[in-house]
Amino acid sequence: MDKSDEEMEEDDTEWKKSLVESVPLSPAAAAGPRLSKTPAHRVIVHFDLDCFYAQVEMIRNPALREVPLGIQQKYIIVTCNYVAREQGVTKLMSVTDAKEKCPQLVLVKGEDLTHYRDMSYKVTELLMSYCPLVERLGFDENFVDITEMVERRLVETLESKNFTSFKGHVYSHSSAAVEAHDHPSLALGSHIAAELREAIHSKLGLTGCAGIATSVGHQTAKRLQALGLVSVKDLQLFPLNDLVREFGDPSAQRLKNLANGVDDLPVTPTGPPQSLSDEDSFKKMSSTKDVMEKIQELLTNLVERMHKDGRQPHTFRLTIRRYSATNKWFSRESRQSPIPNHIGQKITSGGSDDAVVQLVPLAMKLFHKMVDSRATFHLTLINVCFSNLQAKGAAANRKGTPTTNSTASSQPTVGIDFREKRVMYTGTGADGTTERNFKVHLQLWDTAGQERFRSLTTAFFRDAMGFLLMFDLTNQQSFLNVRSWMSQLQANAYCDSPDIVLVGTKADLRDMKDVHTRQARNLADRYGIPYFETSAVTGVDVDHAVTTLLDLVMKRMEQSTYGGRVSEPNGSPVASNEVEEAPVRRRCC
DNA sequence: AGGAGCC
DNA sequence: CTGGCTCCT
Ligand SMILES: Nc1ncnc2c1ncn2[C@H]1C[C@H](O)[C@@H](COP(=O)(O)OP(=O)(O)OP(=O)(O)O)O1
Repeated sequence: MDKSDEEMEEDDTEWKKSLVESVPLSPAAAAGPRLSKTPAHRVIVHFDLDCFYAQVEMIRNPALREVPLGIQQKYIIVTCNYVAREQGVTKLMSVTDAKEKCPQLVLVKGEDLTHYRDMSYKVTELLMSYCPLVERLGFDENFVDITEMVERRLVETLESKNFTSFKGHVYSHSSAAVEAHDHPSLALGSHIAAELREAIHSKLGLTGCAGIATSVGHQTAKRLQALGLVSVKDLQLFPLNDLVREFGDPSAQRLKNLANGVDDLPVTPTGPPQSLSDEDSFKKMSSTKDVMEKIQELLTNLVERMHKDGRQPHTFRLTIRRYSATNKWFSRESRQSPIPNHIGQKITSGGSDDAVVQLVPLAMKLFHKMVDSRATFHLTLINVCFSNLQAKGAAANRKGTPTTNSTASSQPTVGIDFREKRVMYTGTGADGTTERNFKVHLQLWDTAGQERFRSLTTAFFRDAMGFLLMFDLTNQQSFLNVRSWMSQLQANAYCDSPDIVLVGTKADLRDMKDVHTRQARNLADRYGIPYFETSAVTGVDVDHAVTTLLDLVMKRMEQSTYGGRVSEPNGSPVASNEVEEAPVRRRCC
């Protein structure tokens, strides 16, 4: 927004409302963990970094701080620093316009996003080290569900009775003043938000703004921004009801969405990316030779990035944009194909040059499916993309480990009594040539409506042979977040999916395309794992799912020498005896 | 495979 | 617009 706000950055005003120190908080508010079940009590922070690419370049070269700086991609200024903005340069302005407005504008090329992407993930990871529920939006925005941090601190502040204020600026369009004692969670959240923002500043040298609300995600935040309610580097407080009042959409349908959906849209932890791509645009490319060279160049980069990521891509996609006089030149065409395993493995395990050599012909095959190279053609963009990325040590695809020719068999289908917390099971497997017995502990762990794994040791995850995730979505009050559980499983268990998903969901939720149900389906679909959906989770359903899991685990043990988890979260292989503690990022402040 | 959305 | 990413159809 306007710059006067921005320059007041360190002026983090304490809005001491006329509150007495001992204003009693309602017992309900102090109840703690129970709060997280009620959407209205969630506290969500939104971080947006200032002129992100420009900031990164100014860190790389501090001299740029003093001059008007524009980040150039081809013929546009994609963003610029505030010195440049004062001179009238805007985001996504053409280079010619910008130079006209500001002849002294210093341009830095920003077509290679590597530095921005790296810094972007540093921010997300820093936030995750405080709180695991972080959702990314683009490279420069993060949503963090800090409900748990707030609850914990609510208890502490209650004990020390020093809770009196909001931090930052309070926005409300309602005539009633927003009082801290009416919104204790939000007020506390505003302090936490300020701390996180300070952490980003002190540890990474980046400035940005933080907004906070009980409601959700980007829709609302965007609307806030559009209406000018958010200014850069402001901290805002906002009661949900006011949001609903303010943003009541003229469209009745949208309004209904607001009433029904916005309230409990979960913050969905983003986790590692679903795809990696690299692209380049140009005025004109019209020879097969040029195309091949460009593809090779792009693939060299992409394969290197993929290698660092550690996961193995199983799908390759080539996208082109053709020139067309009719302003339809926006649309792209693409072809994709599976990546043969022997190529995919080279990417992960070091033979990167070799991988590129083999991927180029594959890419060219796809290219010829789209372009008849005997005729003339005119391309303006080429994109290469890896998707369907799989971690090697994953529980769901551990079949990859060396297989023995064991003849051992198992009969896992013993009666399972689910009133028991623990069930012992004995089956037979093989280790190399030697048969031996295994004991399988089946640990049933009830989330009890919580949103995070609690009180489970890292050894539990590390040693587990398989996971069954069960969700009961028939209770509309809870907002269990499938993706959230997934990402916690990934972080703790070093695997990229559970083995089976069981979901109980009501018919009307299914019809409403309930977000949670949809997430569960997508999850199972993405990882190609068994998925059971029932109208209500009964003992029979659970029994069936667990039996399937046990069968799977036993098969897995017959097939391979099991040496514990074999990969870190980022997928790079490590010896099993090196696996120690789970990464610190699961610690919540 | 394409479209639409977000930054 | 550029150079990414996401999810839905
Ligand atoms: N079409 C696009 N729209 C918006 N941003 C884009 C686009 N293409 C690339 N970007 C990049 C450039 C930006 O640095 C980055 C983040 O965008 P955004 O948050 O809108 O602005 P910004 O962080 O550059 O400035 P500020 O938030 O200070 O106004 O995304």
